[in-house]
Amino acid sequence: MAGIRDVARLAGVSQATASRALSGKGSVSARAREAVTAAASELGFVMSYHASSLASGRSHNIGVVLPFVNRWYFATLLEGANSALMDAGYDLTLYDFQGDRYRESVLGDFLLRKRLDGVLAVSLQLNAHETEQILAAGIPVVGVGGPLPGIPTLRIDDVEVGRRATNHLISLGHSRVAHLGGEHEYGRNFEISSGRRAGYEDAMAEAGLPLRAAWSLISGYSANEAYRETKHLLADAAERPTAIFCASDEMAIGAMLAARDLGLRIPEELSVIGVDGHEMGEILGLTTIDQFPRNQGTRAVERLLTLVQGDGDAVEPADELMETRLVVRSSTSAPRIPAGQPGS
Amino acid sequence: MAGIRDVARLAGVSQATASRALSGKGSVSARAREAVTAAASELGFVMSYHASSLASGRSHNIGVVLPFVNRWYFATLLEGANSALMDAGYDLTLYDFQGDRYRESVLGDFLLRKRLDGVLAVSLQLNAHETEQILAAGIPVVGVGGPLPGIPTLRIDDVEVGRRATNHLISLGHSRVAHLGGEHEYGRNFEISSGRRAGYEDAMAEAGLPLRAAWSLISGYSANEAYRETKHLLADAAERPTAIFCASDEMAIGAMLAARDLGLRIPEELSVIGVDGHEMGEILGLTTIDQFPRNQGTRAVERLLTLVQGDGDAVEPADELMETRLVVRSSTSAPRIPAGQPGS
DNA sequence: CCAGAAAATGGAACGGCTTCCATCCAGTAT
DNA sequence: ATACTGGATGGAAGCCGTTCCATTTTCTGG
Repeated sequence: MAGIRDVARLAGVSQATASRALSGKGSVSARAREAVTAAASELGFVMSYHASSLASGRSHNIGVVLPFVNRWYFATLLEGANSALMDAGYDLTLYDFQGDRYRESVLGDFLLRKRLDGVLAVSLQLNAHETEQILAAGIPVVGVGGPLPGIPTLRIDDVEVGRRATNHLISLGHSRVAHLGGEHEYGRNFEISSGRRAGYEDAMAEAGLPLRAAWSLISGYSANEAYRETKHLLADAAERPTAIFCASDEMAIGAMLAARDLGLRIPEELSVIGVDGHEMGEILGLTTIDQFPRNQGTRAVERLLTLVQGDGDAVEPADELMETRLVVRSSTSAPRIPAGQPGS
Repeated sequence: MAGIRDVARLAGVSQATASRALSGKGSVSARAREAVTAAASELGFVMSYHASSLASGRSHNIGVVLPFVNRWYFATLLEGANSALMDAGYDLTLYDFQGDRYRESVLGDFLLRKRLDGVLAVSLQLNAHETEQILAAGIPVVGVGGPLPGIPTLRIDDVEVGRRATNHLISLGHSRVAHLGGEHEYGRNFEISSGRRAGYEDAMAEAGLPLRAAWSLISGYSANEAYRETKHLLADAAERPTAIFCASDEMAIGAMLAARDLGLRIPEELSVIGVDGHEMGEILGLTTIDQFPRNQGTRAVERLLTLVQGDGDAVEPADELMETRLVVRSSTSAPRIPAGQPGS
């Protein structure tokens, strides 16, 4: 296996010049550069990643930490991040907490091995100790979703999202509006779930509408869990809401299926709105607040890379608010409760 | 930042002994080991990943190559692989082709940087040149899905899967059975799609049933694409099949939604069966051939790690057939075509 | 044509750990 | 007690680029 030494020898230059020519840093004459390039390709030279990293301290490797690869939002954000990283020539090391199963080992061991140039932390909330630990490693970190104190973050205004979704329903004429929120475990998703819930409650209060405890549910973010909760919610016809705001599209999908299985027509008997912009929303006719997760992934990487490559004196705004968009489809409409059903 | 030198000095042993004590390789007395461990934790020593890799040639890092992170099957397989790798103390570097967008750069650049101990190639078909290239890098590779010549592979019997799914429908009394197959692009998924299609055709032929060109469709693996194809397929009532075998659960979901949107009841007017074991199948009542993708991921990692860690003389069987299971739910039943519809 | 600045280049010192090899020592068999 | 064996240990040579620094070459302007 040819090393840079061999390349230098064949090109008739020093190892130092060969290194400069190949990395593009430092000044090298055109003639030398060509000689080196030619020698390298002739020998089929591939630079040793480890040697290069050891010597330069840079690994061209970004860690992405997220709670689930298996949820659409995260997978899509990951895809965006992956794109941006590939384009920049970086590798992506994936750390999937799988709930909280690997939280400790990731935070405690993996992230500290000094093998990453930067970390993207998605929907992750750190306690003081963890924040300190990760910052002590001296690695640039960018967060997505939920403020991480001391760390630049990309997020959407979850309160506003909740308010907007709820207001959409209210403006259609609904007064019996339920909310199916995501569970907010300590250290994960907390701000997101509670923000959207707060938006819901705000909007209801502003419209002078009652908040019923029975209409305020919590479930996991998956369609299956939401399905179960929704079936429960809709079981009692007398207490049935006419609209439901779900904290994610996957939950909304579960809710729609539950409603259909109970024989309720959407949107006539139940309006459903979600959040995310799930690709299946299109064929389901799901009204949603799109948050463009793919775009969040690429944007987060952009910011992270400026930190990684930056001179350190680039003063970035600590927080960046990402765009969302209400996409109205056929899962929401004015309430049209069939005869025989109780009115509001 | 403390180095192993400092640890050794504090523990009163040589650097060599400290290294052995920390890595567990070579023989070290209990006393020395304890001294080193204590010194290490006192200094908050974290080993330099790059230095270690450079010296040992081992990176404790596995690359996972797949065509989409964003499809349920792949995300779930990835989750399984991630689990197994975390448990073994390995990092996971993700290479998402995103269709074919990054195929070349992954295969040409990223994989060759000698920074991986092994590669897991999922649903990937390599041409001779690519195979040669990747094997020349001297990295152990394990494939999942579709045979890769010269590379140990994990797969399911796709022909058998197609046959079993189709026979399930036939045994329920269907004779008008359509197949919605995945697109098989060169280099990706080829064997999978064509295997399942072959199984379908076999089963139909064995049962003496006609194969109509109009009932043999191709679509992308996503629900959205399948939705469109299925709507097309079902548009003409006279030519309508009574059952449809979809090459993936996501496609089956699209098909179910298309049928519902056309006012067709499932399973009365259309039976649907998929492949994968998608978690949403439960709430959709989707009959499927479960292939336990999470398990495939962990098993693939197991095999890969034995190759990576192995003495090289472990003769593994080149191919391993993974288990599948028919899960019957409510999306399939005997055909019960309502009055007014044309019979078979 | 020359001083001075900028560009190009080579030597060599790292970066931080692993591992080969030689040495030493305690335990065991004779 | 002696020879032998295998465990424990330290010295030092890598692993393979990057980059600092000093030196040489080339270019610019006066």
